[in-house]
Amino acid sequence: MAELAEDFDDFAQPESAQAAQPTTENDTPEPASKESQHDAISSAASSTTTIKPDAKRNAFTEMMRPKPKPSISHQPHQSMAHKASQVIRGVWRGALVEYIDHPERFPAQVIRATPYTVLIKDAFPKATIHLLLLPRSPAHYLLHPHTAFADPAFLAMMREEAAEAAKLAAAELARQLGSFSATSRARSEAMDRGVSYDQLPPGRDYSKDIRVGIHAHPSMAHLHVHVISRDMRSERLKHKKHYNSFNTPFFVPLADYPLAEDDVRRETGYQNANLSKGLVCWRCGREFGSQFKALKSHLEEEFEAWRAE
Amino acid sequence: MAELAEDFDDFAQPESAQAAQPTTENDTPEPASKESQHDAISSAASSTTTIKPDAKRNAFTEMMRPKPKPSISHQPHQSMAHKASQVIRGVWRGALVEYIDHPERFPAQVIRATPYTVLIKDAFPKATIHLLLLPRSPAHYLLHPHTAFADPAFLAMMREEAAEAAKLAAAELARQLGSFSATSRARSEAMDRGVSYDQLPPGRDYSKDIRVGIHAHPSMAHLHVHVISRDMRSERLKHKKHYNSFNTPFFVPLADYPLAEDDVRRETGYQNANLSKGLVCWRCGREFGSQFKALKSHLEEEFEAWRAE
DNA sequence: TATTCCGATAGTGAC
DNA sequence: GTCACTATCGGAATGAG
Repeated sequence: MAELAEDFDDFAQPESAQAAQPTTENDTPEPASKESQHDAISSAASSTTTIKPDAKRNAFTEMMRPKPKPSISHQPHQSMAHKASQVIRGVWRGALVEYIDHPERFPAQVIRATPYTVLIKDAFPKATIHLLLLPRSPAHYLLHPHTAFADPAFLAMMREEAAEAAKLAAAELARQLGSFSATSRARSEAMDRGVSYDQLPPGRDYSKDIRVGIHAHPSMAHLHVHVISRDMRSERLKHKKHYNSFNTPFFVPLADYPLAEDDVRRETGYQNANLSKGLVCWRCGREFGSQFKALKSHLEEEFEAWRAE
Repeated sequence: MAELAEDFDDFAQPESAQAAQPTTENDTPEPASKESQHDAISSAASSTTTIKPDAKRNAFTEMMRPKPKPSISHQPHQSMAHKASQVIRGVWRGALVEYIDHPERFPAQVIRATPYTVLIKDAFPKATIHLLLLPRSPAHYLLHPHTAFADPAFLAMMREEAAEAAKLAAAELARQLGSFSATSRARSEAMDRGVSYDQLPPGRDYSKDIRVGIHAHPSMAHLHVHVISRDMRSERLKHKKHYNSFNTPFFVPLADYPLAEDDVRRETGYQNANLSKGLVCWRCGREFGSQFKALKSHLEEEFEAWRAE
C-alpha cells in the first residue's frame, strides 16, 4: 500500500502553484474528501499536526536533523553519499516525500507530525483504519526496511512513534465501532448506571486490533510503516495481493525487527509466493483459494461479528 | 461454431407451443431478425426451402430415409442401435436437430432443404457469410465427422450438397461485396458500355473466398459443415478460439476426407494446441500472439483490401 | 509489492 | 471446440517541457 494521496495531481506541481492550496493547520476542513469516517482522528490529533519544537531525545535530534533544503520536484537527494545512486523512477514511487517535507500542506491527510515522523491516512485504506507512519530522516527513508531497521537507534525511535500512532488508531477504532461492541457497551451502560470508575468493566481493548508493520517488497520509495486495523474491510481492497500483503509473512511486524540475517522473509522468491498464495480468512481460517469476491463477502460477515465482540 | 439459433428459447418448447410460429414457406419475412445482410440468400434460395419430392439418387434415398418419427424434445434417437447410448447432454448441444427435423419452421434461418441436408445461416456468424450444412441422416448426424465421412456414399452426398451451398454463398458474397471489387466493377462497367458477353472480362470468382469444412472437435452434437467466407470479419468473432478454429488445422476442409488413420488432425492434443496457438492473419501472415483485439482491428483493414480485389 | 486501464484467461451455468 | 457472464490474471502506463 502506501499509496498516493487522492489529490495526487497537486504533488507534482511547482511550489508557486501551491499558493492556491489551503495551508491552514488547526482546522480540519477535509476539502472535497470522499472520506468522512476519520473525523475523530483528524480532530483529536489536530493539535499535534504541527512539528513539535521540543525534541525530547538528543540522540534522535542529532540523527534526524532535517535535510539541507527541501527537495524540489522529485530529484534524488544529494545529502547522503550512499543515496546519490538511488534515482526514484516514476513520480508515484516518490510521492510520499511531500508529506515528509511539507506535512502542513495536507491537513486532511496528516494526523500527526513530529521532528522524526509524519503520520498520515493511507489514501487507499485497506481496512477500517489504515495509517502510514513515515520517518523523516533522509539517512533512512530511502533504505529498504530491513536495512533501515538494522539501525538500533532508528528502530527504537520508530517503535516509540509507532506506539503513539497505534494509540491514535485504536482510539479512532473505538470511536467508530464502540457502539457495536458488546464489551464497550457493557462498560458505557455501567457508566450510565453510575457505577464508580474503579468498578467499571474494562471495555474493549482496541489496540489488540491494530497491527503495525511493513511490506517486505514496498513499491513506494519512502519507508512507511502500516498502522492498520485487523478487519481488512474496505472498498479499496481489490485483489489477492492487496489482501495477502497484509495477511501472510509478507507483512512483517515492526516488533520482529531487526530480522536475523537468515530470516526467510528476506527472500524474494518466498515473498512473491506469499502474495500468490490461496486466500485465507484472517479471523476463521477458512480458505478461499483464488476466489477473491467470495472472500470479500465473507469479510463483510466477519466484520459484523468482529466489531460486535 | 454451429451455434444455437437466435430464437433458441423456442426450441425447448413442446410441439403445441409451436403453433404460434409462422410456418409459411415461400415468403421470407425475416421475423424480428437482427440480420438483414442475408436477404439475397434468403430470397434467391426461397424456392428450394421445401423438401424436394424428387430424390435423384436411389442409393442416397435409401441411406437417407427419414427417422420413424420426429423426435420430441431432446431425447436420444432410438432408431439406430449404435446411437442408443449417445445421450446429448445440455440442450444447446442438440439444438441443431430442430432445423434438421423441421426446416419449415425457420424460414429466416433455413436457406435450402433437400431430403439429405438442411442449409442454415449460422446464428453467430464468424465471417461475412457463414452457413451450416446439416445432414439429415440419423445414421450419420450424431457421428464424429471423421467417422461419418469414412462412409463413401455419405461423403459423396455431402460433397455434392456442399458444392451447392458454396455456390449460394459465393453468390451472396458477390451481391454484398461486388460493388467494392475492382474485378467485378470492371466487368459491370464493360457491361454498361455494351461489350458483348463473350468479350466481357471474367469478373471476380467469389467461390475462391468460400471455404467448406468442419471443426475437429465440434461442440454441437449434430454433424455440421461450415460454409464460410474467408474474411473472418464479424462482431461475433470474440476470442482466440473462434479465430483459430477456422484458421489452423483445427478446421478440416471437406475435400480432405476421408482422413488417413494416422492423420495428425485426429489427435486431441494436437487440436487443443491449435486452438491456443498465436494468432496469425489469414491474409498477410502477420503474427499477433494472443493480442486478439489487435488482430480484430487488423482484420478490418484486411477486409477493406480483400473486398477491393 | 502504488493505482488504473485494458485485455487475455479461466470457470460456470445454461434445462 | 456452443454462448454469455463473471471474475481472475496479466501487462503497461503513470510525468514532463
